[in-house]
Amino acid sequence: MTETDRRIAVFESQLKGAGLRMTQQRRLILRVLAEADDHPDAKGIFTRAFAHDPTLSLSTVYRTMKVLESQGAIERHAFEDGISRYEHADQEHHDHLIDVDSGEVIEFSSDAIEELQRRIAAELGYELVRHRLELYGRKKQPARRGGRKAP
Amino acid sequence: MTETDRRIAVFESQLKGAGLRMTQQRRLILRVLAEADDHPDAKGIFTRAFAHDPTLSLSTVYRTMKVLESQGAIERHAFEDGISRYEHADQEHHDHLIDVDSGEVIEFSSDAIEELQRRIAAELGYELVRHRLELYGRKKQPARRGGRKAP
DNA sequence: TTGCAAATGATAATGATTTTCTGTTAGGCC
DNA sequence: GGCCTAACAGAAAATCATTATCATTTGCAA
Repeated sequence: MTETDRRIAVFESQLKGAGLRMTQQRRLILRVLAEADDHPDAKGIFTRAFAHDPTLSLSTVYRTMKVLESQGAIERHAFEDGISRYEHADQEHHDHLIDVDSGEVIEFSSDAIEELQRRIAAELGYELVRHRLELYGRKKQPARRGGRKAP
Repeated sequence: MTETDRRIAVFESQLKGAGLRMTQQRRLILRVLAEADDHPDAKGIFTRAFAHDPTLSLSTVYRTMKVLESQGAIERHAFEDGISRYEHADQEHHDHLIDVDSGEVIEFSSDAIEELQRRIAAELGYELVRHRLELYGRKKQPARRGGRKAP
């Protein structure tokens, strides 16, 4: 049984427990997500899934994303363009660095920053519930002799 | 001359420098923003400004926000609901803590966290261009005898 | 297998934001 | 002071992601 199959099985029992059903569409979308190593948006997920089942509709993708999110199976992020992007959730917490030139999303995590955030919230009299941290950066050229970009 | 007037004057000369004009509407919107101590969205700004000039239209607010932003006079933020909120920009950089219960937005800044972010980006081979940090928290009760909320 | 709640697909609706269209105005120039 | 015209303004239509509606289909438990 592949990792993807295991995830789908786990989710199916989660659904059952919530009185919801496992359908072909949900299975397919879940598979697409489990196999994605990026952060696709609804349309991206739809496109990939549609290739396997041309009867699928975009509404179903949106609806399914909501179910998946409410079950904690996926995480939703909205970076600067405001569009929701998704990734499966059974992984360690992490934040994102977005390459401002290419749009590439890099995951990272830092205990130090987590701790610091908690402390800052505490100083303000708050208990940290969650946070959103996005770094926007530009790839550094490895240091070379002289100035920028040799032809 | 009030602080608000000073801000408006500064902005007027900025506009001039960019070949743009100072209009009644821009003056009004700028005044509303300068006097706001919260983070209103376009509709909120429109509502407040409309009270002073019922001929103002929402499109003008949106257009003006874009001009103001391009001139660096305001900053735009989009918290979890995805709606753009604005605040005037002539202040120190800061991040936001959002009270998950009340929606209240608290500003804070931390050199430590700025530095840490820069270092994390650097470790990933990136130069930090900007970042977005939002903490979502719940107000801590001052410690009392016993458990939560006494009736 | 049958019944029915839940889910789906197609499509319309929503809501924030942007663009288009067309008429108005500021402000330098004569 | 009056003209000219690019920049403006307001109204309304267009966009775009997302959500709601509704008639039809489908899991799935009895």
